[in-house]
Amino acid sequence: MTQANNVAPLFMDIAKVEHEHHLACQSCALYRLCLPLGLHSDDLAQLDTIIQRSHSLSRNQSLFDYLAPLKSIYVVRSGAFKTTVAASNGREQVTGFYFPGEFVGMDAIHSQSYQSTAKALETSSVCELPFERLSEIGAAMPQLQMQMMSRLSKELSADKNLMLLLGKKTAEEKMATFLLSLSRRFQDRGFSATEFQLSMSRADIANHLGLAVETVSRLLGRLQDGGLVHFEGKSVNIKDMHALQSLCG
Amino acid sequence: MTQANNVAPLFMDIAKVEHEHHLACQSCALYRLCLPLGLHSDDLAQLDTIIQRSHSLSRNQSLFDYLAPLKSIYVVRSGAFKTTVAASNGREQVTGFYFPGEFVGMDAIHSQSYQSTAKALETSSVCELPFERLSEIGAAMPQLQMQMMSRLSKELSADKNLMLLLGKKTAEEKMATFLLSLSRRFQDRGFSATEFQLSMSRADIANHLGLAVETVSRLLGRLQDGGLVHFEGKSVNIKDMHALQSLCG
DNA sequence: CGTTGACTTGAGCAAGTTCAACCGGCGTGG
DNA sequence: CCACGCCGGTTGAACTTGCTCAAGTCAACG
Repeated sequence: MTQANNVAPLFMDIAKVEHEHHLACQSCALYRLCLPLGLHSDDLAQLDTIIQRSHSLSRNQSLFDYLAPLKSIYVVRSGAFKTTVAASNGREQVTGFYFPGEFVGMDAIHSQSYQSTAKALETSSVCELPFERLSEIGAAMPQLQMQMMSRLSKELSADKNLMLLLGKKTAEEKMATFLLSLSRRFQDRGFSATEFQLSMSRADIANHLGLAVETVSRLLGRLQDGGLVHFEGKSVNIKDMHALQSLCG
Repeated sequence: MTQANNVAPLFMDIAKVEHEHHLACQSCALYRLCLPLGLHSDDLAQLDTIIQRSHSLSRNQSLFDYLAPLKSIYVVRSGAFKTTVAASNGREQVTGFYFPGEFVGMDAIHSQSYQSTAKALETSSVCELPFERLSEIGAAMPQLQMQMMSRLSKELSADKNLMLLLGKKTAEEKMATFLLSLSRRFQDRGFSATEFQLSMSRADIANHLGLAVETVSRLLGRLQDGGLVHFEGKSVNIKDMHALQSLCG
């Protein structure tokens, strides 16, 4: 919690510089993936005025907590997040992982309070979109509203597929599907589709896929023995993408 | 498929009458639950002009199919629907059930094609909102856009809870949670929270909850033996709501 | 009255969990 | 500097939940 201080300053400075120099969405590396896509430059300028870029978090710090009143929608800027929902008895489900350019907190719009908890998996930063102000300027920017809806819709589709995974797939199919999903998302972000880091713990993966940690461990071992992938701690190297696809069920 | 004809005419007539008489959203029994809530009367009038109310389906008829291009968003008017997503090997997951006043097809917005298949569980009708026109008039109606987002957000939250159910709950907890979820939704619609019909088959319930049909059957039997609920074919009577809640996990 | 489809019931089985031990890296404090 | 405890991960063996398969009931229907 309080150890955030040893990493925060660096990020704070970057954010500050960007803000002072009006380094805005247009100059952001994530521009093509992000919200402003398709906006006219004057609309974009207006959007820029309400975006707060100063928000940085350290590992395990929460971006928002379950039932906290909706303040902002967030876009991951760097790092990674997980969201969880908890059952009354304390068990909890990791409902999603979020990478740069992805939106977090959209499930709060309806009830005006976050319906999940979001935690940083590593040192991470976000762009903060104050919802109140977003609504205000959105009223005059149908493309912006449409972008938001499109994002919501995209997450909805992803969730349906996750339901398919959780309800109908075997442990091995789950694991293969998960790895490929990560691969695709990294590729979309301009990174390698075959080599990347698993920023989340085995426990988080297991929880997310509805498995036990031990099962994940064994499965990863088995995939590695089969020569499909190579693991080295948190880094993954996919050796046989095609074989992996055929395991997805 | 073709047997739709023996029930369709009745509904067609009703729809026609309503359209001719300009019986619009305001006079709809679902008004308080539905999209137009919070719109000004002139906006509502405009919305009314694009809504098509003539769409009626018989049992098992599909409202839209996986990967069909997005044409419209639908609001259930009467009856009930299920949506499914299929894995490449043919297995499929029932991702949701939809009752009057609920939206179907919103997962198509992002990709502009439906990402699931929607089928009527019984003779049903929908209000059809042509998406193109909805976008057009929505551009000038921020409240309408916000309503849509709110709906998307609500479904998102529901899906996260379903992920919790699928990933972390025992068979009994799943069943109890499911029954209570139905109960609440019927109550919201002004029906009894304790007595209602299960419009879906045991197979659909089982699939939706990630269980085998047999397990559902046993579970329902067990709940009935315990005096928590009473079943008579498709109708349910919840005897001990509180006990059921305590089983939800 | 035989057929069909939806549901129930019983018995054995398997996938994945649980429990327990173990390993290695890392930060802390003696 | 090393011992210690802790955390994340891996491995092995026993166990349990819910599945599979098979048979049987029941109601609707031609």
